[in-house]
Amino acid sequence: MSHWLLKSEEEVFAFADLLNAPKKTTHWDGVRNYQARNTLRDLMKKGDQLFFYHSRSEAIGIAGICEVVREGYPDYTALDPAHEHFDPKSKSDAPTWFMVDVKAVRAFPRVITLAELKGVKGLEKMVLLQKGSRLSVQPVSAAEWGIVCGME
DNA sequence: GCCAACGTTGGC
DNA sequence: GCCAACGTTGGC
Repeated sequence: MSHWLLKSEEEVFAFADLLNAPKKTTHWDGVRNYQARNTLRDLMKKGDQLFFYHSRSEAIGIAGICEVVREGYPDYTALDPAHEHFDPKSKSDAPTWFMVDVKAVRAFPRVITLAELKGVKGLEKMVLLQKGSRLSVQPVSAAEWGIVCGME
């Protein structure tokens, strides 16, 4: 099983919104970055677990854990001209953008903040903590996963 | 194919 | 709200 981290602006879609969604599940649509796309399309497998990270929020950090319940399939919001995430270069017979479905597993009792994560031994190479890292869908190693879960 | 200009991300 | 870092676009 692989581990990942998803970023979401808390004001746009928070972990609480996922917990409140039907079946605690949502389509992870709107990713428009090729590296992140490749992860969604090719690498994420059913049952993989993900950290849910709040960016641009009052409490920046990891709010909870979710899991992949449906593997990569075309992001229909890119194919819909009426949708704000519409992308004319994506075609239904050759989609550019992909998404997965994720389901909330549990919230951490408190957000594990970015500030706390910085400087923790063993997390030096975590993609999230690299300078200038903006990837919204990124890998987390098994060791990093264990360390972060141990911080709750 | 280069690279300047532009739009976006995200911590502060 | 600011702005540095990044990815993408498009003229040449």
